[in-house]
Amino acid sequence: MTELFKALGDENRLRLLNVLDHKALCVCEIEVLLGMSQSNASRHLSKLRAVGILSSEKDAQWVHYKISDDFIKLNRELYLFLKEGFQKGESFINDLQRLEIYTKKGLNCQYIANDKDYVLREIEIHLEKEA
Amino acid sequence: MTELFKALGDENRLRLLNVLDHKALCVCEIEVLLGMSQSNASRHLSKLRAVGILSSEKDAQWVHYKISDDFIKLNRELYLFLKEGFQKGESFINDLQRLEIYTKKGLNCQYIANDKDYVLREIEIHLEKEA
DNA sequence: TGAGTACATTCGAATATGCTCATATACATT
DNA sequence: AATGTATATGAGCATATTCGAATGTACTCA
Repeated sequence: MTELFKALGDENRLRLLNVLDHKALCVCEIEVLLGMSQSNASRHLSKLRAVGILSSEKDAQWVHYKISDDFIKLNRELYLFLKEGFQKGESFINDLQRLEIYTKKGLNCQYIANDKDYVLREIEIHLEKEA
Repeated sequence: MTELFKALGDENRLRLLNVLDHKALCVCEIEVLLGMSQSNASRHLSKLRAVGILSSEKDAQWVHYKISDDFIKLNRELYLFLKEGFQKGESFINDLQRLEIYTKKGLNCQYIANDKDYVLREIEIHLEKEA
């Protein structure tokens, strides 16, 4: 249990979980959506996987991460607590907003591979319009 | 939420919570029951109080710590998860065993003040008999 | 086969954490 | 008032954590 809490005691990892709870994502998508460096995103995802919170699946050169089914089954209350907490944090809400724009515009790994900055701009433009 | 998880991501602090979930205790009792140094026990209790998990009450020269009612009310799922986890960990079970002996023998802060080693021996003797 | 891409890992620096020993504070008792 | 006791806190050390930069690895595609 200690290891689980240690893994959860980090703002960046909680942000990862928040978005992954809505959609399985690969590292490059996390990078863009949360504004994290590639190595940092990878590191945090690894840690969450190591303690069993995430599972991953390889698809060509991409690795898709998602919240592990076992984790949800075995830690129901904790999972519910997390979901509740995500609804209250400002940064969590902002991250989900970016994810929603990303999804609605039909963006994906291919777009990021082609032109990462284009994807970033698309999201920012949409956010500015809403403000 | 991050701060809460950080506070929970430590074996010693989880052990504190486990025993405090059964009985409010003062620092010297924690010291004896969990075999921690005084300063270390005090520090961990402080940290748990700082994030709102524990509350404390002064009674003469003693300070009694207990799990905060607000914490339980506001973090129901997390609290349930903790209780569930406590039942599975070996060290948690051992700690509760010591607490049970301590309580059943009618020991308290006064006994510890008079002769801390006597209290420790009382507990150890009882444990050996059971083994 | 060689270049490019996505992800993982290593290294080093900065910071944070946990612990012990020693000391301070606050209250009790004589 | 003086002494003793329970708890809190400060200093210092060892270890752990986090991060960016650089490098390694596994895969794809021309």
